[in-house]
Amino acid sequence: MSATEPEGLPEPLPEPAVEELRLETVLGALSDPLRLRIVRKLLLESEAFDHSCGWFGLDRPKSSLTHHFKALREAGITRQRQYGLERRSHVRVTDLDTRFPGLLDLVAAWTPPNKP
Amino acid sequence: MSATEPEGLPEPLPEPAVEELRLETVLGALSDPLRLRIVRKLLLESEAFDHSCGWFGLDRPKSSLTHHFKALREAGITRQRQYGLERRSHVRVTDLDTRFPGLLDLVAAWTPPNKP
DNA sequence: CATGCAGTACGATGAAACTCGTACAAGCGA
DNA sequence: TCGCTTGTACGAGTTTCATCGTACTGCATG
Repeated sequence: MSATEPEGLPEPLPEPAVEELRLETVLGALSDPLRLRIVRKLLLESEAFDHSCGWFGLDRPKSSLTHHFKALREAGITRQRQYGLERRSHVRVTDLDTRFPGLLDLVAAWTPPNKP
Repeated sequence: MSATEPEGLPEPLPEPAVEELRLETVLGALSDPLRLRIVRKLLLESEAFDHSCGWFGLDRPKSSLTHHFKALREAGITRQRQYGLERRSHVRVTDLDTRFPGLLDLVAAWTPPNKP
C-alpha cells in the first residue's frame, strides 16, 4: 500500500497510519524537551535518511532513550527500521506535512533558548 | 510597553511576555483535547474579541474549567481580562504568530476526528 | 562458539497533571 | 441588603508520564 518508500528496506516497526495521526498526540509527543531536540536534530542535521539511537549523542541511559524513541514512533512522528543491530529513525515528513501542514516547518524554524 | 492593545480595557491577568513563550509549553498546553477545542473555538467562531468561560458551552464543572483556562493563559496562548463578573479570553494571535509562525494556522486548519 | 554491542522489556519510583467537590470572594440587580 | 452569578482557592483522589536500574534478546564478528 504505502508505495512511497523505496523497496529493499526492512519493514518499519509498528506505527500509526497516516489517517490515524492525532494532533493532540503529536503535540504531546513534541512537548517533551528531549523529544523536541531529537526531532529537530533529525530535521536539521540528517543528510542521510536514517539515524541510529547513538548518533544523537544524548547523555541518557539506554532505557530512557528507548522510551522516548518509542513515544515518537507511536505518536507517528518518526519511522523506525531495523538494520542488523541498529534501529534507525527518520521523521515521517510526507505524512506529517499531509496531515498537519506547517508543523515541521515550525519545529525546524524555532530557535531554542540559550542554555548556559 | 505593549501598545498593541487599545486603551480603556481592564489590565490583562498575569501572563508570560512574548519573549518568554516556550514552544514545549505551548505544545503541551495544546495537547490536551479540551484545551485544543477551546483554542479552536476561539480561533474559528469568535467574531468579537473576548469570550467568557460560559460561552464555550463546555460540560465540565467550574473548577475544571478554571484549571484549563489558567493553563492556557500561563502557557501564553490566551489573554484574559476581567469584565465585571466575567473573565473573558482571547487568543494572543499576534504574539503567537510572531514567535511560532504557522502554529495557529495549523490548529485552525486541522479537522478533528468524528465523534459519534 | 564466545564475546560484545544495540536495543528492548519489565518494574519501581517520583513528579506532574487532570478531575472535581466544596467553600469562598466579588460584582450586579431587584 | 439579599440573593444570584461568575469565577477562584484549596485540597483529595486518580492517572499519566518521565527516569532509570536490571535483566534479557538478537545479531555480528572474531
